[in-house]
Amino acid sequence: MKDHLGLIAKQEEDGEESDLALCLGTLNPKTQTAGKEDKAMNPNSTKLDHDLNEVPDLSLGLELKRAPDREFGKALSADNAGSSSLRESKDDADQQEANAKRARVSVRARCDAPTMNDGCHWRKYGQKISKGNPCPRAYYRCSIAPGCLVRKQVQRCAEDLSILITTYEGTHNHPLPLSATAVASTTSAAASMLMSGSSTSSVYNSMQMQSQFVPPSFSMQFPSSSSHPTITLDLTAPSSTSQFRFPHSFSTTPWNSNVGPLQIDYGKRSEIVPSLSLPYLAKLKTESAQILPSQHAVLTDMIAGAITSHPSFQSALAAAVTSCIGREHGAARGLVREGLSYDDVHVQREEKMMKLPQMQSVPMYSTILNSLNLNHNSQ
DNA sequence: CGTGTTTGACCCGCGC
DNA sequence: GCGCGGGTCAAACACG
Repeated sequence: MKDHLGLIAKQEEDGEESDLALCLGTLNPKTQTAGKEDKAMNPNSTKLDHDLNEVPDLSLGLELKRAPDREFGKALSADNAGSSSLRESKDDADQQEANAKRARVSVRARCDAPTMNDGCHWRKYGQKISKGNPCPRAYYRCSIAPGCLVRKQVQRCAEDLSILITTYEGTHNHPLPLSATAVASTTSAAASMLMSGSSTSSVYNSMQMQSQFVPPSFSMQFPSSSSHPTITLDLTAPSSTSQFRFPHSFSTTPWNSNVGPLQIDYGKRSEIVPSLSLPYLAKLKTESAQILPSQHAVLTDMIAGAITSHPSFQSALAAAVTSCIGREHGAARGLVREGLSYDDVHVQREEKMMKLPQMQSVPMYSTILNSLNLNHNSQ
């Protein structure tokens, strides 16, 4: 792990405090040792750091959790069908399960292979020719754990056969290989975002308020009649709806390339969040390693502005790919299985976060915290 | 022989 | 109520 940007933010919304953790970094399988060091320091984390060889090169992600900490445990219990004792009520759990079932996360990506390799193990259980698309739609369910309800649909785009549309539904109720945590945390958090819901008008207004982050051709779409709220992450080529250009010229390459829009589909309405998509953040991370310290402030102000101005983007960031945060989630689940209380788990989680020196060394980190007036947890 | 895929039948929700 | 289409089931089949 060469460089890493970590961010723990506290924010208050509608009188409710929540934590926001952002993590941008590079994970190289050959140089990645943090997990192994953790293992040496904390034997309890052994099962959580497996499959290090499958660590992707790029890690980018975010976790959003509600305070106080018992809510963290509650969220985990809802995420884990096997820990029913931690549920506050069966109705709540049923409701969350139903929500998780209905919310969908769709990923559009150029891919020659029949399916995207998302690190998970899938068993195909059906195939259909759907109306309006000559390409068959394949149905898969997660085969890692027998009781896992997560499913995905894979279908080629009718307009462009090189584009593969993968739709995920549900939340895994079992530990995942590290290579699978990125997509899993994305779908899980995005589903949570959908079920929490955000007003289209408020999103639009907040983007207008922060015009620095609004591209010239921001557009809204209301095309869907789907009964399933769906968030679509477009990882394909440059989009006509997204012509965002980085406002300063320290970057050596155009910042409007490969910026796919993030489309949030609430069924009857949808919105597009184009300015800071996953590939954009990945690019941002890559180029941040090349910029001068004096340029950090500009970059971090931009990130801070985006985070604070855009309620949906906060959640979308929460859905961003993260092996770092995903590992923390996995750690918590594993420790709970080993009989530790959620308070113990949270303490160990905080300790692990503080042991990541790279989380404290990047100048952008403190700058972002200052910009956001946020609480710095890793010191 | 165990595991995964294929494929026709079936179920169910939705719109008319 | 009926038809349509999406989604799932399960028996047959393929493969290592």
